[in-house]
Amino acid sequence: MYNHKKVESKWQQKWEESGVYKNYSKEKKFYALDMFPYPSGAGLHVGHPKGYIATDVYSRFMMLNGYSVLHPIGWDAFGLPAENYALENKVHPRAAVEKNIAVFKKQLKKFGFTYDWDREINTTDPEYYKWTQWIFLKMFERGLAYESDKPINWCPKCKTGLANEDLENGLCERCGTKIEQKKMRQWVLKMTEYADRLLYDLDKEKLDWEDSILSQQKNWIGRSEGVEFELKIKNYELGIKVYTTRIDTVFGMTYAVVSPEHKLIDELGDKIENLGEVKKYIENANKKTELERTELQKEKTGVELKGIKAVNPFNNEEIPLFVADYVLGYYGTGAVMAVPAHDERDWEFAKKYNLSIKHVVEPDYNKFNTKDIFFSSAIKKRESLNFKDSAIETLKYQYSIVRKCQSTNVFCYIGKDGILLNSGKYSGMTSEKAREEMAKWLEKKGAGKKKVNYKMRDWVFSRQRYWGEPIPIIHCEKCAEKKEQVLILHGWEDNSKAGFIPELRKNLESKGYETFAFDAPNTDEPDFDEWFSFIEKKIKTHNLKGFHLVGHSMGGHLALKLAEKYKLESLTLVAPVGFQSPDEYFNQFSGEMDKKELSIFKKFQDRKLNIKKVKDNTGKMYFVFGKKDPWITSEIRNYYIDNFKETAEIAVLENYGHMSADENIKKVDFIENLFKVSTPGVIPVPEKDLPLELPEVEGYEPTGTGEGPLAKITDWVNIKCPKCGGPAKRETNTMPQWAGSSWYYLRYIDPKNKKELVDKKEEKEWMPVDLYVGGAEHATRHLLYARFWHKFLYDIGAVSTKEPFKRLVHVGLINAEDGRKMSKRWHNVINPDDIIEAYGADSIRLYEMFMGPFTQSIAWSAEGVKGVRRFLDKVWNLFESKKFVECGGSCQDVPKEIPPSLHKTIKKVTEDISSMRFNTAISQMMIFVNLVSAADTVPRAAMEKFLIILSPFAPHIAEELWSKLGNKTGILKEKWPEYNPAMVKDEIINLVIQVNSKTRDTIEAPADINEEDAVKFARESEKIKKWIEGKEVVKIIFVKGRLLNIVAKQIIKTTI
RNA sequence: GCCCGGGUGGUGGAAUUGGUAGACACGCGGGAUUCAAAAUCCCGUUCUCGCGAGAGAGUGAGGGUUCAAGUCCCUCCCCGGGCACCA
Repeated sequence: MYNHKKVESKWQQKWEESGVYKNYSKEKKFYALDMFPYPSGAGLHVGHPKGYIATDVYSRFMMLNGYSVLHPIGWDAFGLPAENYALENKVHPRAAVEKNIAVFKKQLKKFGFTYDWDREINTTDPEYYKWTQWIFLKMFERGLAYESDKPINWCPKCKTGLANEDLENGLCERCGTKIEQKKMRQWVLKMTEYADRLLYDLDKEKLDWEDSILSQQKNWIGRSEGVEFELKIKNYELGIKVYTTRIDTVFGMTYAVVSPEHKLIDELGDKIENLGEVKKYIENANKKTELERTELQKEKTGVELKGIKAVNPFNNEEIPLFVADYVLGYYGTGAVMAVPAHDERDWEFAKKYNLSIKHVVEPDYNKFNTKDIFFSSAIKKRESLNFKDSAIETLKYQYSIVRKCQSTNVFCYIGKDGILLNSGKYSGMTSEKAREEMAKWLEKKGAGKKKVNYKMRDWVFSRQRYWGEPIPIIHCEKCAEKKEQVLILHGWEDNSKAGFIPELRKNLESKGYETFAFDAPNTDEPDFDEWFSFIEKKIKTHNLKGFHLVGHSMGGHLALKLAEKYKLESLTLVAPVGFQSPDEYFNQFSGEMDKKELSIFKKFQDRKLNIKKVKDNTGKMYFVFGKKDPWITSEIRNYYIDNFKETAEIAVLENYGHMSADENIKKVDFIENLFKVSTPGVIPVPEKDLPLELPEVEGYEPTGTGEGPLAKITDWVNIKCPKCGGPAKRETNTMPQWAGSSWYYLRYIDPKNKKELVDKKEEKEWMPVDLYVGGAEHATRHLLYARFWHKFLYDIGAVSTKEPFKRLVHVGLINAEDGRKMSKRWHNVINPDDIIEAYGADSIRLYEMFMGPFTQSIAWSAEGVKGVRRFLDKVWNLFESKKFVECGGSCQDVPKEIPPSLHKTIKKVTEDISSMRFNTAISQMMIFVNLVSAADTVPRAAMEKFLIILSPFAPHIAEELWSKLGNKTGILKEKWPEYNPAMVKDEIINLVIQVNSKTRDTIEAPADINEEDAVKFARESEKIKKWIEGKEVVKIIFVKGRLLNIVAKQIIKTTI
């Protein structure tokens, strides 16, 4: 009898002692990753480990195939669930988390997984979240983390703001409470800046992800291509921008709508005749929760702005303007053109308020094979719109449906492609063409342009809760009041009034900056030392301290040298010249410069730069280059990119040159943009002070005030400003649960590194993750967030790949036997501990892989577990009872079917593990074992190979039998067996004989039988004779190695 | 409404490029073993008709392409998941 308890604990102990999994010295690598668990209070149920089993099978498979396998595990333990659990059970979240982790760990260890526990990580460990905070600071530096006070989703029960990704049908994903829109200060990550790249890299060519998850993410990002254009307001110098994807229907616009949040209402003020009514409507709309706005979507409401008309730029028609809450403030421009004939929502609204409907696109009938196909769907659509004013039954028979309905103004054709009518010069064009042409026309006129929009919004990143990473930010009032100083340095033969400098100063001063720009001496023959001491004097006389520095060209060089000496708030370099560039670099300008000029140019740059000092002294860094710059060639550019890519934001602009006086002043935009991100008074915690530890606190109940519970700890909150030394306050919001999990896979690679988030060399060695397994519920949250962070880390040079997860497979759920979800509430939870106790870890491993296709949700079956245990017993008994023989080429006593079956099994198991079809791999092993069980004598070598391919699924029993065979080294040290292709092919096959495509007989035949012989055999068969007798054979189809199909027809006897 | 999956015995599910539908397992029926039960082993198990050989039907429904369709095409129904007033 197989004693699983004894065998499993014995080997688990031995494996752990020998560290057999931690073999990282092989040439090829494989990184297998599980979505790390959230250690909840309930412990594991049998559904949780399914994915872990799969990665473990895969990891062992890869180890046996000679790979170094990284297979780590850790804990994702910050966030609301742990905190809510702690609140309910009146314990500290840390204590709860620690206790839960201990339980989870004990449970997981019983499975015999190949985890390297030395790499265990925990997101709540300060040594870990130090780097979560570090990433946040880097984002803040680059303007990707910003404060906003726009309305956000607020959960009144959890008392915290939430990201869009945290909602389910307008309810809080955690507690099911209705979400409110609340205006409050919050931290937001600019995820939309990455929308394009997040979408573009979601490509089957680049990522081996399942279609369902790819499409879910694509939908979430929600890219749409359209046109943004302006509708002028009649009699006023005002306009509203609208966004549409259907500009081809613009001649059908009969009114326009702005959202309740739209600024136009305030701009027009009492020019709106019914302002009171309008304001009342807006007030009511704002009171609605997100849910109410969706629940009430059937009834559209709105109010006309009386006395106000908008003008359609295409035909100068004047149209009424409405405010209505079916238009969303946060998408597009917050205003739309309404075309009731071709948009269902506008159609509903127009019907209700009796607005005119103008039909401008009809279907392209040539595209439909039959009119019936088109009209059946058209009629369906009409039915769904409660179309009652005409008899559908009669319409079904009338192909003149379109014209008829046109005259009654009710037909809607909603298709994206059609032919335009009633559209001026665009009439007769296809929709597609018209969209192109109309966009061109608008662009030419300067009234609009093509625009891409995304549904995805920026990530609301702050939580007004306790149990999360503190956001490492300090608010300083004194710094907020202080004027920021900006010093701008010009270049060779330039001055402070030329180029982009005056425009930049104007822009910055209007934003409250104090700017300085001076004319350097001898700009014809600049001498570095002269310029340097000149500027130092100016810094002293104007008392510049902690200022921003901008330098262009040679001024950029100067700026860098100043940065070695002075503490800078920020450093912006526009096309800076280089440092000690090689002679070849200067020689290439000998055509443009004479000897004297060349020597001035060279001498100015003839010094070294202390890069470390610059980095230490400088806050944010922005480098801007033009790709068409004749002076700053790619070699100079690369010098800066190589040395500063981790600390500086570097932009290389396609169509720009040296960006000096001769270039368009507009180019100042990009420099000015760089200053937008610095909000005065918002001070990052200095990197050296990380981790900013979460302080202990008496009560961590949420306050509901918009401040986190941390606000109550005054001696933590009140702090000296690291910038000015004055009194300042810490940020009291914490990060959301999804922060720590957005980069954890990197930390496993180098979990104890104190200097870096991950060692560069190690990162390059292990990334990307080769196989990532986890639940599909993370498709639009964790996986999106992690990809976003990863791309950011790529941009700052912290990681070497653009995408983190090469192959992603989602694990199907395990439901309870009653078909419901496993839940405490239903009392149907199955604890893996009990299954392991009764049947062993190998049984649960094998069962969960055998129960069905891996990605599919399937109900648990107690009987099923018994079944696979029966299989394991059979394997065990095989090794107890059979006679094992050594045989080289052939053995007489061994049934001849065994070797081919073994090779088929090796082939199938190899292929099926690779494609994650574990269920069929196991069934093939069962077939093999059934065959072997029937024999008395078995070849030892075959059984050894079988144990190796069984071992990824059932490692304990395989290892035990392996050692019982007398092997001294562990089974994981073995090589995965290869199959012999010749053995896999059957020599004798059952050739199927069909008559008129119905199988009537099968004959045993050599696999390579040709058509002629097959027909001969077939004709000899009594069964076949019976079916073709008296018939004429009209055709013979022969599929080699498979079947023969005789097509025979009844002979029709004709009598004359 | 839109976007992804999926629909095969009593159950979980197999089925290469279209080529014997139901592998493997569970359950069930029968038998062996046992004082008996559990466990184990053997046989059977898509449905209908038939003692049987065998015949017919059959992969959600209907239609089509083909010598041949679970597989490809069209229309529709149902189930699961995601999104949802995104202009």
